[in-house]
Amino acid sequence: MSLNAGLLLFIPYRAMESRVFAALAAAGFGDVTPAQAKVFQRIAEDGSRLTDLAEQAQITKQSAGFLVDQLERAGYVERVPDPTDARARLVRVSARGAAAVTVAAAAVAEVEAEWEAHLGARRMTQLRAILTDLREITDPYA
Amino acid sequence: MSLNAGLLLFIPYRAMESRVFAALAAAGFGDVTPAQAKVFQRIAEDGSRLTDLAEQAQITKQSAGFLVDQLERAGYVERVPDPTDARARLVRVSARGAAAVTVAAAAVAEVEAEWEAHLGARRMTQLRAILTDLREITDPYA
DNA sequence: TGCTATAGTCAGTCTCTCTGACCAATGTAG
DNA sequence: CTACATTGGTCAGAGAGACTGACTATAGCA
Repeated sequence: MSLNAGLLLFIPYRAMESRVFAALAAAGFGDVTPAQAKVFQRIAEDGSRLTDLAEQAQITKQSAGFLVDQLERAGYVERVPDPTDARARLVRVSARGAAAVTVAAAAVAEVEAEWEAHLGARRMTQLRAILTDLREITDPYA
Repeated sequence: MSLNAGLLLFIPYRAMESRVFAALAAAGFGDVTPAQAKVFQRIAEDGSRLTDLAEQAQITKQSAGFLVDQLERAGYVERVPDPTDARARLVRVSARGAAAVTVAAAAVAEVEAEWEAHLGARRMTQLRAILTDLREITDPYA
C-alpha cells in the first residue's frame, strides 16, 4: 500500500519519539510529558524567552508558560531575569535538564544507528540531505 | 544547524498537516479537528468497528467512541449495526465524509507537487522510497 | 448450560490548549 | 520628555481529548 508523504514522515517520527521517551523513563526521567518536551527541546544554549519558545513550538505563550512551570517544578529548567530587558526572563536548562538531554541524545543516536543499519549509510545520508533541503519550504523558523 | 532525524521528519509532516486542515477549512469542513481526523482516516471502505479504530489510532476505545460521536454529530460518519455481531456496530464514512476525503486528498497532492518542484523528481522519488523502506522497522502495523 | 472473551458505554479525572483580560517595561513620535 | 503603541508575561476560565475503572450485553466455547 502506498501512503501519502505526510504519513510516511510521521511513522518514523513517532517511532523515534516513542524510543526516546522509553529511554528517558528507563533513566528516571519518566515524569517528562511529550508536551513538556516539545517546549524543552527548543530552549537555546544561553536560555530562551518564553515568547520565543511559544512561537517556535507553535503554541500560545500561556500554554508555554504552563509547561515551563511544570518543567521548573520538576527541576528540568530554571528561570533567570533577562539582563537586557526587565520585562523578560530567560528559561534555561538546569543540571537535571542537561542530564535528561544526554539520555535523550543517546537514544536518538541509537535509533539513528539502527536506521542507518537498515537503510545503509548512503541512503541515510541522502535522507538527511533531502529532509534538510525540504526544511527550506516547510519550516517557518528556518 | 543540524537537527536530529526525528525533528527533520516532523517539520515537513506538520507542514503537510497544516495545509490539509487549511484546505478542509476553506472548503467548509472547518469543524474537523486533528484528533477526529486521526480516527476518521482509519475507517475502512466497508466500515470499521470502534475497537479496531481505537487500536489502529493507538487510543482507548473510550476515546475513539468520544471522537466518533463527534464525527457522527457533524455528519461525517454513520453507525450501522454489524450484521455479523449484535454487540458491534460499524462506523462508515458518510457522503459528507467522502466529500471531505476528496478535498484532503487534493490538498495532499498539491503539497506533494510543491515538494517535488523544490526537490526535483529524482530526490522526491528517493525520499518516498527511503521512507517506505524505513517503515519496515518503524511501523508497528506494517 | 455455564464460563470467559469481546464490543461498547457511562462516569469521573487529568493534561494540554485556547481566548480574553490584564500588568509592567520598552520603544517611539510628537 | 511625555503620550501611546508594542512587547513580555501572568491570571482566570473554558473546552478538547485522553486516560482509568466499572459496567452491560452479546458471542463463543467447553
